[in-house]
Amino acid sequence: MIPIKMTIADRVFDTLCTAIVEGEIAAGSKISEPELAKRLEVSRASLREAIGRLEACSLVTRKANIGARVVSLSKEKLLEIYHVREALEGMAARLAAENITAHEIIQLQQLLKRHTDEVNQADCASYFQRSGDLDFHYHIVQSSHNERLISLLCNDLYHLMRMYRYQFGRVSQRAFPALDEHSYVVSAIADGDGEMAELLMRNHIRRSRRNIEQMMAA
Amino acid sequence: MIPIKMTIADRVFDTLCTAIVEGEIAAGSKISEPELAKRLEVSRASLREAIGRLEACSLVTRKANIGARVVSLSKEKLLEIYHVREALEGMAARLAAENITAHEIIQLQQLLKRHTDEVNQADCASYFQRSGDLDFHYHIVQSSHNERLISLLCNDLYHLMRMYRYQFGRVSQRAFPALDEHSYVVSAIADGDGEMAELLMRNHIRRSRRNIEQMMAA
DNA sequence: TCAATTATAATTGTCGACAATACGGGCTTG
DNA sequence: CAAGCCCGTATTGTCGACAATTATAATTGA
Repeated sequence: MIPIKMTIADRVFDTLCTAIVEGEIAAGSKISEPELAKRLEVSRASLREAIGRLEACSLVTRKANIGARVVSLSKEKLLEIYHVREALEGMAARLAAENITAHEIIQLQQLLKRHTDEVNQADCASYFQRSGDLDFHYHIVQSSHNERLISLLCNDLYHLMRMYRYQFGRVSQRAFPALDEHSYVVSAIADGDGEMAELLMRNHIRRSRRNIEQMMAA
Repeated sequence: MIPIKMTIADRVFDTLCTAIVEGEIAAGSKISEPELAKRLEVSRASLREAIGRLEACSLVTRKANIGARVVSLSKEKLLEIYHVREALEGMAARLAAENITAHEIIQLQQLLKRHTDEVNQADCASYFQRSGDLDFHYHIVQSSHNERLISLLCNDLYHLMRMYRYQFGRVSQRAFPALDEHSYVVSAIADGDGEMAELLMRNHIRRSRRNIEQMMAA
């Protein structure tokens, strides 16, 4: 693999993306272009380019002549995302069942096994913390072979989901049942049963959402 | 309503957006920044800002150090979009059934009646041509009251769908059945039956997709 | 003649400066 | 004292120019 040529704006985007996801730049805080440009030692043009892309993946919001703010997190917005995920990833599972390649099935099963081992020997909590869960969903979405679906979930929503997971830092008690649900989805996909795969994936995500609703009701 | 303050980049975006949607700037063609900037009489900075937003709604694709191209249309990509729409608008219909307001129901029913009248007295073809169909879907999505869903469908995918409808210019023979399907969806939403609303909306969109698959198989 | 290479031209990425707009404090006025 | 206006300051939007990269044309050598 040839080292890809990266532009300055690319690097700035990556830097700010992780900084925002990990909360180093606080959610809801205003972004000062002059200050950030000075701190990162880049021109405002490059910084603005990067901010534009952050806006595209919903990590910041901009208003004309006012500026950019890091997106603020809320229970309501998180639940909205879960509704969207239920719809999109359900469809992704259906399409994956129809279009997945033999090689991808093997990779998916290996990923599932690796996750199972991790959860069994380590404590369950660290699984979700280290976004092993996202890896699984990511892989299925890729296997749908629907470029637009992949773009929506893996480019637009991916960072935002990571941000919630990172900052809300829930230690889900659902590690074991979630893994079971994962394995059912994989089975349906391996069987080429799109209808069933979609149903199982939607149920899985809906349970996650309900779990969050409960935990945040407190 | 107060006249909104628009920035130059906003106007350029609107101009280019309609130009691309309507094919005035050919699909697949390269965008020359110096030339366009001169023709629109704006600086390259404003133009690049606009191009960035065009990229965000998938009307152009950019590669580093190479430039931006207007997205190229294809049957495959269109079908991909229909899969995404089936998932997202299905969920939108479900949520609309749960969250729609009484006023929105009335508006929706009036819209449906207006469309029915148009189709009955004018010839059917013009209905879809003038994107009355998109209006209907747009309204339902709004009634879901899920901001992210609304953003995805009405900001990100909306222009692209208009572009396909405009440039592929199919004269659908499905005006009458489509209107029936619309009315069923409205009924389910008015009844507050989310499960049924989603099912009907998904079937509606799936039939549209299959119709396209047939017509483009030629 | 064709392939490879170099040189030239054009395009994109980046920068610093200027113009337009929004923010904050003090003042005026009721 | 509160509300509204005015003005200085800071921030964002816009511009033209330069640097880095890519595309194109010319040249050379086999």
